[in-house]
Amino acid sequence: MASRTDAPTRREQILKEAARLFAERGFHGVGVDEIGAAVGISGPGLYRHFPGKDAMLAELLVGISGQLLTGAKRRLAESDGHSGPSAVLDSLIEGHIDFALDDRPLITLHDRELDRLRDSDRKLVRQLQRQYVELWVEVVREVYPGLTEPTARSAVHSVFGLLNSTPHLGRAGTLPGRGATAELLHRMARGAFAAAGAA
Amino acid sequence: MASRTDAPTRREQILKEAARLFAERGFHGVGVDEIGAAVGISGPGLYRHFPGKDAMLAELLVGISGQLLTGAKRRLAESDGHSGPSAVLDSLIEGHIDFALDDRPLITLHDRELDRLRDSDRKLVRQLQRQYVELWVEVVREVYPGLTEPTARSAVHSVFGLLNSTPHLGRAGTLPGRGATAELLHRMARGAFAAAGAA
DNA sequence: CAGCGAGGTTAGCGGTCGTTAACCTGGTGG
DNA sequence: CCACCAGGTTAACGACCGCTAACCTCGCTG
Repeated sequence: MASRTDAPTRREQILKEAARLFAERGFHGVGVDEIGAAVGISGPGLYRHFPGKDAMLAELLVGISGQLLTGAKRRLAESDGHSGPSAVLDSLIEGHIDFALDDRPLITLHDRELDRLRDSDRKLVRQLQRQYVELWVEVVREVYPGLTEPTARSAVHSVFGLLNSTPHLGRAGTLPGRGATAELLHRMARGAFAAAGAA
Repeated sequence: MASRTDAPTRREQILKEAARLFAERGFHGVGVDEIGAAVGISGPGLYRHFPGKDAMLAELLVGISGQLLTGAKRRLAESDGHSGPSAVLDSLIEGHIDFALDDRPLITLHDRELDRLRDSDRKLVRQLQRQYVELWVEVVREVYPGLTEPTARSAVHSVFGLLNSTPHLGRAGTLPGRGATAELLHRMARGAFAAAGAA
């Protein structure tokens, strides 16, 4: 695996540009020639790196779901015992916000193009997503024991909707800076959970 | 205009099915033959009702934006003077939730396929959306005067993300019933705004 | 009752798109 | 030094898709 300081491989370039284009115009709305052009090669040259257009989307979506889940598990393990469930929830929220702010195109794809996948890939992505959600649900129910499980799950999905709204927050620099935005989203997420928990 | 008790016209059938299909598989992922088949006619028969596939999407998106804005203006006018800004905000939230719960496919399309429109249509939809947002921003700032305008706008977009998460809340009947879901979303939206306003 | 328009049908055209085939080239290891 | 492979190229095929053309058939209406 390439470390963060390595120059991006051609393969990584392709994935990054494909993610941006898919997010902008939809999977079916982007041609392979455009993806190729975005990385300086043309059309069929992509097939030296991927077996097909579908495979790029699959790798992107599996990668997103896996990254989110892995990060959440790590945060859960790191603070286990050392801190209360409320701090763990804060950590989960922080991780999700980092992802939503740093990889907006991926966040967009994540809940938009899932149905374009082959059955096996879609099942894998769904499974990873479900694990991620269940992890949140458990933590949320520890913080707010009054919540039933279905209600907690609905609340978690809704907060994901809130956090994933970043692509709609002024693409350009009119928004109040990354730090302030992250803090605002964090407060709102906690406020939403608190209101859900006050049943 | 057809009253609610009239049988739906062929045109309305087409729009409804097109919205569902566009939401499920994306604008480019649906063929005109499928839309036709969904209403019992086949492919090119649609062109007796619409000049093209683009026109269906345009009418859907303009309709959504217009409906949301009109409803919000009506609610604002109805309770003007009779109630405080907090009650007006509740009314706006209630209206948005009704829409998100009753017309899930349209909510999905609303922030997903905007870029597929012709320039003029896209500008119109964007203008309607912007008016809708500004209307919310004004009300939110009345309820929470500490909020700056950019922060209030970000908060509004984020709450839209929260409310528009309905398509992710278990398509089938596993969710706790429409009324309970609406109430949960309402509480969470208020909680999110309150947390944003406690700067 | 003639005729006409609303609302269908099927056949097919033209363009686009994903993919494959065939070929080229520069660097690298034996 | 030569063979080879990674990573490109262009040409072209086949499928699909939006849309048009041409035609049909009812139900009204003058």
